[in-house]
Amino acid sequence: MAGSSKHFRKREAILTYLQQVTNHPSAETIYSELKPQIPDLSMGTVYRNLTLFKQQGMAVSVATVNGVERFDGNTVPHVHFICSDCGAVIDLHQLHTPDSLSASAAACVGGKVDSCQLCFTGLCRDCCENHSKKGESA
Amino acid sequence: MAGSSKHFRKREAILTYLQQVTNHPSAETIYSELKPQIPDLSMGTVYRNLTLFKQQGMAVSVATVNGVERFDGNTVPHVHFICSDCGAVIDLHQLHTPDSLSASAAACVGGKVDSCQLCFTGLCRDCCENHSKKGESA
DNA sequence: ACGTAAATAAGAATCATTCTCATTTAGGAG
DNA sequence: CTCCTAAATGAGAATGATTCTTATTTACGT
Repeated sequence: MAGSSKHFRKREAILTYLQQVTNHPSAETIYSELKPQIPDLSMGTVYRNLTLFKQQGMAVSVATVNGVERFDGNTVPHVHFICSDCGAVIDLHQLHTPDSLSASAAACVGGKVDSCQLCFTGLCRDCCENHSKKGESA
Repeated sequence: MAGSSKHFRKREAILTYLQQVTNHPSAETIYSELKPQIPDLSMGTVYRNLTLFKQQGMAVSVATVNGVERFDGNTVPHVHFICSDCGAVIDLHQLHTPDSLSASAAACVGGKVDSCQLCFTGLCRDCCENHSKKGESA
């Protein structure tokens, strides 16, 4: 009656974790965070299930930051911001890509548009402040 | 007066190539295409110079497709389309990300916005037609 | 209890990218 | 012209993220 069996349903744990956090973790981060609770978790399982989630549309690949793929369990379309300094990936739920653009894109390509990713790059608030301090003290 | 010396200026050749093509090549593709003309070109030189171009703002990394980074020598902001089937990266010069979005993004993040990438994903015209044919004949 | 198929662990394999180091080149000084 | 120095490069080793392989474990129906 404990709900989950002793050894299984790692898939569920990975998906649940991905849906609860908002920091767009890498496979490595997911592994590190879940490992304490699930000692016999392996990287293979994390990667295998992430690939599965992408195929099934339950998660998306947001971007590749410094050579590492970052995932999002929130499949509602929204805009992202990537800090080029610390690598943080931040949600901008308030912003939306205009539907007119998607329609135009499909028309231009002459094919079929499935999804879109709008990503801003720059310095997040923290890194922006740190840079200012350095500049002042120098 | 021949302009380029016998052994040198591979950097120029790489940049020129990148600026002349519109298919957003990978490092590997650039290497393969230039190798016949420059027999003693090495992958290290391609990667080294691509990194340099990015730092200097003479080229940008457009996306990572199937684990491979794709580059663009056209630094005028524009929208891209990625075919999830054949991996083609296509320019959509006609489309633009509204300036209002960039401003909003900066406001939301509270930091500094340097650039943005708007990328549609789907099937390009060719792959779309091929899929239709398969569907019909099946 | 047995058989089967899905899920997994562990580690090997792959592959894109970066790094190291010796060599080559350009260009200036003597 | 020769020497010197710094930038650019080639070759291949090293790194690191991701995928693959194989044997094992688990769930579940019979």
